[in-house]
Amino acid sequence: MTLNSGASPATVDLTAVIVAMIDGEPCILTVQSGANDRDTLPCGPLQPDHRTLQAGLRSWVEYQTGLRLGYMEQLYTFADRNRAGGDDGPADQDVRPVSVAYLALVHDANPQTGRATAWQPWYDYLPWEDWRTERPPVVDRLLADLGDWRDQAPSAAKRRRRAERLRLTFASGSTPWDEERSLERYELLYGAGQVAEAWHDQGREPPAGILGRSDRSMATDHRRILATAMGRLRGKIKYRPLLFELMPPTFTLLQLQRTAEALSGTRLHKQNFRRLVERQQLVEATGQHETRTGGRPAQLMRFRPAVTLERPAPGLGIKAGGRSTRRA
Amino acid sequence: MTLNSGASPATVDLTAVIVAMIDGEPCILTVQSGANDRDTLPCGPLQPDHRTLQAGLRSWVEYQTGLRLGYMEQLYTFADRNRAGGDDGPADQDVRPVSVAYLALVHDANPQTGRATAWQPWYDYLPWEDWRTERPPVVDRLLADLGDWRDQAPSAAKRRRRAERLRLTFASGSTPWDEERSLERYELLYGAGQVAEAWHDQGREPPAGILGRSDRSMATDHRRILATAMGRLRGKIKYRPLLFELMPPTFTLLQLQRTAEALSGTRLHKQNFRRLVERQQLVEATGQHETRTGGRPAQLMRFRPAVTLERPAPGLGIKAGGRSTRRA
DNA sequence: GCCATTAATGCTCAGTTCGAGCATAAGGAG
DNA sequence: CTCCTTATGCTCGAACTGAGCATTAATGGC
Repeated sequence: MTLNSGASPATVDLTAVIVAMIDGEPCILTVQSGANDRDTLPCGPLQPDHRTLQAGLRSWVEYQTGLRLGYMEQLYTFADRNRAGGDDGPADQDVRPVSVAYLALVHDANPQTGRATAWQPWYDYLPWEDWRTERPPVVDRLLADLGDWRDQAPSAAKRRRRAERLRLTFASGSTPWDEERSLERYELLYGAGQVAEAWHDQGREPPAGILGRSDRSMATDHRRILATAMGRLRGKIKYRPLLFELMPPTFTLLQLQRTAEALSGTRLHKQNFRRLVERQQLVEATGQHETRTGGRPAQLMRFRPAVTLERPAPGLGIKAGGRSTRRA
Repeated sequence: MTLNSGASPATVDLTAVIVAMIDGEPCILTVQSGANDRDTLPCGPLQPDHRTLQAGLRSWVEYQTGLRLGYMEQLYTFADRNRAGGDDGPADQDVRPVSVAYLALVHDANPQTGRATAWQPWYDYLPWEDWRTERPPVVDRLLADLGDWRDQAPSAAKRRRRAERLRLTFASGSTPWDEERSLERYELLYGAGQVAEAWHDQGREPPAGILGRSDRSMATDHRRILATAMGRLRGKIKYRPLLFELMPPTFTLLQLQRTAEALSGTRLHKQNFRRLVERQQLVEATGQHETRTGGRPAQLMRFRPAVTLERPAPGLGIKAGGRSTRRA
């Protein structure tokens, strides 16, 4: 049983979801694609001179956008055959597109980028994910359409299954909103034909009112990759000090909280957030104060890098959402 | 900026870490490789007729071992160029080996498998990971050698960094053992030349006493993949009901606990474990009893599949290890 | 049948964490 | 000076955790 025998050729694309905070909003770096008006994530093929996947991605991003990436982690590898379908032209049947997606975080947030790149708020692409101020209006419309989709299930069993998935991902009934399930939500929407990509992938034109038809859409499966990144990041800030990869060198605790909220798409209790951060000793005071807070000046804090090495799992054990999940 | 332009060809290997409990031990399915005596994980190239990566892996495993896989999740994608190096013969410089690793769990645990496959206890490959009964003896030897490695660092800064990594991964000093860091431990050992693969990858013969030299070793980077799988599984059973993918249809709470312990490589408090499982309502009594317990008969339980759909994040919130992690 | 052994199962208790909110401090705008 | 805004300190009850004691119900010897 040898390895690599009879393998079909494949090309490996590296794709990056690069996140930065700009004016308090989580933004991703996008590249305007030429053909249609849909944005793409920075990406490029793995090349022979790339020592590792990470190195390859770094060099592509630096080449395409001039950006030096900081924190980086692998997200997922996609290789579904239908990826290449859709209206981007006929796919090469012999070469399967394999794409390895990475999540990267940068502090810089220099809004003006070179070439055809731009920072876009990530909620432009996944508007149902932002619950910071209110239940997003689009959710109401979606829930109505998804209700129809559920009722049109071909069998009673499937109807039940759809109902469960709906309840779990979209917080209907007493189930609380779980901000980490962004990928599940996207995939449910895809399966229900509620995002434009679901139609494009079948070579059809999405009907009016479908998400990403007229408003922000993305090429191929890039919005799915974004949803993956969002879920991963939302989960990971709870147990690793990733937030600080997005913060400037010094910041106030409220800025830190706003960043956590912006990423999670939820609201947090201010005093408890401070308690958490302080207990974990993730930050230390610089001695300076920020006076332009609109109220009492706030201490400027800095990340205490030692924690990375000190404790097993540093991070703010945020428990966003999660009303009563107890037994009846 | 087009995708897939100028890509170098790559072959995509699918590799599976297939875990089953056999006689209370976590075992992985291995394939005896022909050339040298090192075991490999079941794997095979992605082929054009595979619709998805998962489907491809399923079909490879079924073909190689006759096993139908149940639960499955993607682990990581490896593509380091040095992968193909070592004493397996010269690597094809033009084709980069990309391997997508999956974790799969099976209930069956039918010890006799077909062909050249065998179930091997996973601690045979990573013996320093089993802390169920005691601090594994091999850890003492490793700590000594790793101490030398630390002291031989080329600079003071690197020495400090090595010391921190050591403390964090190998629980020296007051830092508690963190069973989830299996991959970090493997990589530290690799970097310190304490596993045979580190030497093989440079085309050198490992000196005596190196882990995996005479005892269990694995082909190419399969042991690294195993370490990845172990860490993932150890982490995930804490918040997802994965344990049940490894259990028979009915089981006692102690059996469930032993499985959790076997995977984590740690011990758990019995009464608290029961409390946890019951509070989460993960299982329900079948009404039957297991009498061959050696003591008072135990209720036979079954998994309550409804939970998968009921709550956001079911799973036993196990807190293994973790003595005092508090502030000084 | 009696006893030691082994597990299963029930229960307690103190320390910690969590969610929520009250109260006070310290700036700026008018 | 007063109001508004944010920072920061503190409290309280509910829930959760870690650790251990106590009781129950089998088994194997005798």
